[in-house]
Amino acid sequence: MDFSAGDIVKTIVIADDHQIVREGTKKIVASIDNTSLSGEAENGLEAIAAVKNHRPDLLILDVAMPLASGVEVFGETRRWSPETKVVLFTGFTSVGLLSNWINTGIEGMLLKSCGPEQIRECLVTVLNGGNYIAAEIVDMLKNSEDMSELTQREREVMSLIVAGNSNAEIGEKLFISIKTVEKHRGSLMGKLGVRSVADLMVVAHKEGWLDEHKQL
Amino acid sequence: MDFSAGDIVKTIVIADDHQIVREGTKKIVASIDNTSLSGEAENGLEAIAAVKNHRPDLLILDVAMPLASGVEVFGETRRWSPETKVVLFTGFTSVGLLSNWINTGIEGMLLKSCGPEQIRECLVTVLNGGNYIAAEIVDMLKNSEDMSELTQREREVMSLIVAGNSNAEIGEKLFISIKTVEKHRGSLMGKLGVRSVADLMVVAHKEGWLDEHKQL
DNA sequence: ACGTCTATGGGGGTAGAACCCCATCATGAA
DNA sequence: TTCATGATGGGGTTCTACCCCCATAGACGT
Repeated sequence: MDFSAGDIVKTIVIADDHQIVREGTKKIVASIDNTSLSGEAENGLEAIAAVKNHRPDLLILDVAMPLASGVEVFGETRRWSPETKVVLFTGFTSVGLLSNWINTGIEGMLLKSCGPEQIRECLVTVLNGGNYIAAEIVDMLKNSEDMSELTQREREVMSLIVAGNSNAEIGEKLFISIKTVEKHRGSLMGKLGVRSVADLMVVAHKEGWLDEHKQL
Repeated sequence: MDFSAGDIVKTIVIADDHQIVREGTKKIVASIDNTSLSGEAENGLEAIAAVKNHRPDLLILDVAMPLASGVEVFGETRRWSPETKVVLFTGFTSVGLLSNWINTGIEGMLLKSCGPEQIRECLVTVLNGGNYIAAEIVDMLKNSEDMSELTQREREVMSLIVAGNSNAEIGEKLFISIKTVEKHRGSLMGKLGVRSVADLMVVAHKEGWLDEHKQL
């Protein structure tokens, strides 16, 4: 537990709209030496305000909150308090969402299903200047490399297949011929290694395309 | 806040393998007058032991824990402490799982995404002798009535479709002819009001057939 | 006994999906 | 300039799903 510069107390802000999670997280933070909870927020706007007011060393950020999304809070944090490290804390396990966050340069990423030891390890690592992506998240992203092989057009066709459209309907919607739809369709399913629409839907599910509800 | 018999303190056990949830839930329980936390458990076996030892008035039970599932804990609770009320507390939102629990006679059901006020209301209601199913869960179950129309055979065929099998493959696996597969297939898709495998997969997703990971 | 439902299965036909071949054009990188 | 890739699209064929008709047998309730 060795934050640089000796006994300086590191400040932490917790942003999550669920009190259950905030309370549980506070307990874990309290177990880390030389840290202090300087604020908490239950929605996106409060989170932005807390970051502006406290300029914390660390922000624990829920992905989706009312009034401003995790992405927005993250952007404002970078603008108003660029020294603040950010740890994403998400109940979502969709690969698409997680891989988007990887590219933001965020310092840490955790699933809410991670155990307290792991959460503590992540927080300490990030406060010590390192990065920490939960192993579970790393594994999930590895399984998503095939998706990144798809061209933009193939993704569009896939999303319309997933939405239940026939090839003819897809052609109408994209203003292309059925032959072209068949082409893209065959190509994307080959890249993803699937032979049926059912299998394709499982891939879409893993990418979070079927999710419409939030998990804690 | 009027538990019968005046100032008797009601005892509560919390069983959840995630410390975050246990800590957050403890805070809510602490906010309810005349209740006392008599134990907590982080896996199924501990939960069973806690119920046996404490005979609590209320058990807050996570659906899936290591070493013994929620179903098993529930059964043991009914056996060793039949006076104990049980509130299910789940991060899963799959309709199939929730509808199964409805039939157990459980006293309360909550999603972990429910707000603290709602959680408190549920706990108080159950401690007062009533039942409480979160409105979100009630809504979800209403949308699942079509599924209950399916015959056993239709479900079997559906599960094999969902798994990506062709009609021929399904026939082989169930030792029936393709004609029969087609018959069941057309029938189940008609009952569910879907015209494509993609649409069918969305139904399967809502039933929890695609889920293989636990949400907090 | 009769009616309903479920499970089973056949014949026949058609539309759509899947897949093979071929091709052109535009863009970007080497 | 050449090459590779992506987007587009045609011809042709086979296979599968879907849908219509028909039917039998068994179980269950009235």
